[in-house]
Order: sequence, then structure tokens, then C-alpha cells
Amino acid sequence: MELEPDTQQRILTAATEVFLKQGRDGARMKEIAKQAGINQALLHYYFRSKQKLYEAVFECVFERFLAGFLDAIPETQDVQVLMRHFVNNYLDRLAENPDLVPFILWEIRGGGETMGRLLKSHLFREGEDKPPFMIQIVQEAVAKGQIRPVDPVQFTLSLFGACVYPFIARPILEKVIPGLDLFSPEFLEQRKEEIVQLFWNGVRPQVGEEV
Amino acid sequence: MELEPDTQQRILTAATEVFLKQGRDGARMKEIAKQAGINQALLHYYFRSKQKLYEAVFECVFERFLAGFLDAIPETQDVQVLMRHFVNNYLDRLAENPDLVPFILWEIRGGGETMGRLLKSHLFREGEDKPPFMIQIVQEAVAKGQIRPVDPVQFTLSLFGACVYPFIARPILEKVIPGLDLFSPEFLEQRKEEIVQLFWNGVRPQVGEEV
DNA sequence: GTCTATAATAAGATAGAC
DNA sequence: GTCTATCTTATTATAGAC
Repeated sequence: MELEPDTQQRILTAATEVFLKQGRDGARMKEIAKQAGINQALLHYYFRSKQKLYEAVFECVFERFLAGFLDAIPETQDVQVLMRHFVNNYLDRLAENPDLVPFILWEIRGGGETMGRLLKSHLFREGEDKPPFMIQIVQEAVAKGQIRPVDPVQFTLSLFGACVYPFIARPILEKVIPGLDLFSPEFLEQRKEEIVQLFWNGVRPQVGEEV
Repeated sequence: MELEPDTQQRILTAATEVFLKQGRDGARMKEIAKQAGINQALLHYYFRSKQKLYEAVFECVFERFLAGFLDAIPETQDVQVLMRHFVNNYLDRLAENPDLVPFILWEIRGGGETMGRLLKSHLFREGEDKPPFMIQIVQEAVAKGQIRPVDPVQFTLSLFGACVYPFIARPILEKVIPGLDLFSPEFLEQRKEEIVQLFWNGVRPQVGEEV
């Protein structure tokens, strides 16, 4: 790591690394201090407690991930195009950050207060009434008859699940399916393609039913 | 709880309850002992360590879940029928055991050794060469041209993800989508239907392409 | 087999000097 | 701001009587 002059920043960097690997409960203040090249007392001087330090780290990590992901999705009304961008982007980002999914699962186990707050503030920027982008686009596509009448929330849940599930179950999958490497470019490209094909065929109007 | 005469069994019952709620690391031996109506020393007398007690509990819980799930899926060659049983069964069982998914996620975080071993022994009963049931049926359906040429493993991953994702992300979903109750019968029934419809439309031959 | 009492250790947090 | 030394508490595990 580069030499970081600001102590507070150095603590945050070190804490991020340790929390990502070990989770909130698994992480040790001692190890964070060592990683930052300081002593344990200084951690408490800057961030009163482990909990507060964790919250600062989580907020930083999740915010960056979420903002990066949402910004990379172009504005479009076309469900198929949106889906493609959504899947490509989501999988690429998860693959680039192997520790992120376990980290977020730990947060969810702990109640997910911080994560819920951040998500809401990002998804409902333009007022609570308007549903988040994917849900809204699907809703409109259904209304216009461009796709089968699916429930937008249910559809979005399925899409999220299909994307993130391999990253959640990875340790098990790699044991049960020998030779599987979830993070290989070949697998990722195939996975993107299969998800988009499956979900698009799942909702597009059948031949003879098109509007 | 009923009066259980056998001490070892009483410990297992109590430990199951506590581990399910709190996970391996979060659980306290003190609490397990209290729950079992005995003292802490006796826990170590019967199960040398916390780790060994946890393993015994996990094995018991997971085995019961897995065997129950697999046994409830009837033998069939019809992908659509299999999918329907798979989804209905999986969702019902997850909904009946709200603590199970977090419990299993903890195990996965810890490496998932026990879980991997149990899964393998159940899925490959008839020799290592034969792929697990869902994968095999999809493979055959593709070969026979009964469905689109999808990759059976990819398809199965997507299906698992769509089923289990809401149970994983529950705390967040209930914060972000106000009024959502994942465990209500209405939601569950709707979810089953949407998944089966989506996935079946996703793979079935288009009109004009049927064999 | 079951108990009480206690050891052994680990972890987060703080006091107080510099 | 930064350090060393220490407090407090929690938790697993064991020794030894009955």
C-alpha cells in the first residue's frame, strides 16, 4: 500500500481491508491497528468504538459500489437493453470484488440498518412515489404490452437472484461442481449470456402475440 | 418444549435452537446449557468442544432439510413438471424454516466443509458420473429438443438463485419495499407462479419451433 | 453423570504519560 | 496526536468433589 500521510485515512484503509476479509465480528481491532501501522488506542481516539469504525467502513465501501453500479447503467426505456446492461455490470462488479458479497451478507445478518438507509437514499432520489428504475421500466413495458404481464417486483427479485446467487454459494458450488471457476472470464461471459437469454425469452411476447 | 429424558438429546435440541438463531460464532455455550436445563461443564462432557457440538447440530439440521426436500420431488422426465415441484417445495420449506437460510449462510462463510460433504453424498448417490437430478433432466430435455439449448448448470444456478434470493436479502427487501411480507401465503404463491412462468417461458421452444 | 468453582485466554476500551 | 500499560468483561474449557 502507498504511504498515506493522514492517520484517519490510513486507519480507514486498513480497516476496510480487514473488515472485508473478516467481517464485523471476525475482525480484530488489534489487526487493524497493526495493518495501519499504529496502536490500538489510536483507533479509539479517531473512531470511538469498533462499531462506529465498522459503520464508517461499510458506508464507504457500499456507497462506492452502489454509486458505481447505478451510474454505469445508461438511461433507457428498452427492457431488453436495460437488462443486458444490468446483468453485465452487476456480474463484472461482483467478480472484481470477491470479498464484497460475503461482507454484505454479514451486514444483512446484522440487521442491515446502514445498508437499508443507503439503498433507499440512492433508489428513491426523485421522490418516494416513483419506484426504482428496473421495476419502473418493467412496469411500463408491461403497460405498453411490450412484454408479457409479469409482476415487476417479482421479476426483479428473480433477476437479482440469478445474478448474485453464484457469488453467495461459491464455496459450496466449487465443492459440488468440480472444475467450476466462477471468476474465470469464460464462465462469467457465458453466465451473462445465459441469464439475459433466459430472462428475455421469459418475458418477451410469444410469436403471434406481439402488439 | 417437551420433557426429554436423554441428556445428550436434550443438549442437541437446545443447541439446535440456539445455533439456528445466533449462528456458530454468535451462539453462547452458556445459553445452550441454560436452554437444556443443565450446566456448561456437561456440554463439554458430551461434546468435547463448541466446534464439535456445532458440527453435530449442522449435520442434523441440514441432513433433515436436504433429505426432506429431495424426497418430496417426484421422479419425472418432464422439465416443466420437475420445475414446478422443485419451486413449490423449495419455497415452502424455506418459508417454514425462517432461520435456516441465515444459518446456512454462516456455514458457507465458514468454508462450508460439512455442507459440501453432505451435499455430495446426497446428490451423487448413484455414482459420481451421473449429474444431479435437475441438471440431468434439463440436459436430456435439451438433447431431445424439448426445450431451447440452454446450459443445464447455468439454468439450475438461475433457478436456485431466483428461489432463495428473497430469503437471503429479506431484511433489506423489507426495508426498501415497504409493505412487503415475504412469508405471507399470498406472496409465496405469487412468487412460485411467477418463477415457474418466467423460467418455463425462458426455455420452452418458441411457437413454430416445436419439435 | 452431574455439579461448583475456576483457570486460561482473548477482546474492546480507557488512563495517563509524553 | 500518539504511545505503553492496564482495566473490564466475556467466553470457552477444565479440575475436582460428589
